[in-house]
Amino acid sequence: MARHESETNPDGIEPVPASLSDSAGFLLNRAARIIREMVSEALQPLGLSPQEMGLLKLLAAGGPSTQQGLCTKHNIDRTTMVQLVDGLEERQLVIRQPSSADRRANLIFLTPRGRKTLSKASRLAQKQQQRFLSPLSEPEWEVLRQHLIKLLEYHGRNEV
Amino acid sequence: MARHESETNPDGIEPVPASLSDSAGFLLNRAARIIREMVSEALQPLGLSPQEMGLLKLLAAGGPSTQQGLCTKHNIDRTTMVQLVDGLEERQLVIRQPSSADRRANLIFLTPRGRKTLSKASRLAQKQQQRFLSPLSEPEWEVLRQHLIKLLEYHGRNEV
DNA sequence: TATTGTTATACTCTATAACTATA
DNA sequence: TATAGTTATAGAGTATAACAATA
Repeated sequence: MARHESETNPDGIEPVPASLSDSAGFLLNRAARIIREMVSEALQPLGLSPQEMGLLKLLAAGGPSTQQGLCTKHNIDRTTMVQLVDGLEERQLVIRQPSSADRRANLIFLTPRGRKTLSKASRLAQKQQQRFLSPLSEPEWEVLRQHLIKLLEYHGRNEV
Repeated sequence: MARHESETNPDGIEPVPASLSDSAGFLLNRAARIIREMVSEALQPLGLSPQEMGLLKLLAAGGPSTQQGLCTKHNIDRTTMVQLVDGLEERQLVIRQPSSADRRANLIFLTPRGRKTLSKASRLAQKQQQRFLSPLSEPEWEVLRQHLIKLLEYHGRNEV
């Protein structure tokens, strides 16, 4: 398989250039971009971004949380969280409520509308994920999933 | 393992929230971001971005190519390619040369300096990739790699 | 008419620095 | 002094629209 990569590629299609097929960065970034765009497009009718859906999911599963708490789970910066929550609150999918325990902090609650939007979004995203994963068998996806989780857990616990 | 996700997580660490651990988008985007940032940081002394390194690799492996040809391989837009090549040409890592066969097109050549920079960059990136992949065994990475390639080939060939 | 490259512009996702109000 | 949230600003990576030169 040492075929030389040439700009005169007969079929003109070269989804994975051999010179980059060993690069974890290339493969992961390209795959991430494809699924992100597929989900993003499917969510457009709801006016929801993939990140926003993720945040709603965290709230639905974990219950109300401070912005800082959501930052830790979602692994994004405080300032990014402000913008995410701003957008969701404008559309009344979540509400901010000052915490009585710590008056610096906002507790973020999912609204009924947020819950309904999330359930629609989840179905749409699920469908896209199935399409994205369609070249893999069920066990293959499970292996991929476990390997990704292993990577994230390792790099989440250490500033390696 | 149906432990409820709570904002009062005892250890305070939650690299992969259960509510998102089934999401291909979440897992891939997070993993992609980690490796991208690791490589990006390692390449900083060379003043090279991961994308730029990728482009140099394509040129080193495939020989001179038009900008349009590089777009196809790298899977990015024409206008993005202009900016990428602009940056690399400024630092004399590549040169543009009008194609004699098609005078609309530029052939992009890797310069000797580009080749030298690429070889330094490759070593640095390789080291980071090893750190990134360290929680996986060699065969595990190979499986991950093959699954990612399968996904990219499928979605590269079809506008699914 | 279609394609290659270019420019101007803008969008998404994300962060840094400096601020306010609590703790 | 440290932390939660906020604001203004900026950066990386990428794209769309309109255009010139050439095919």
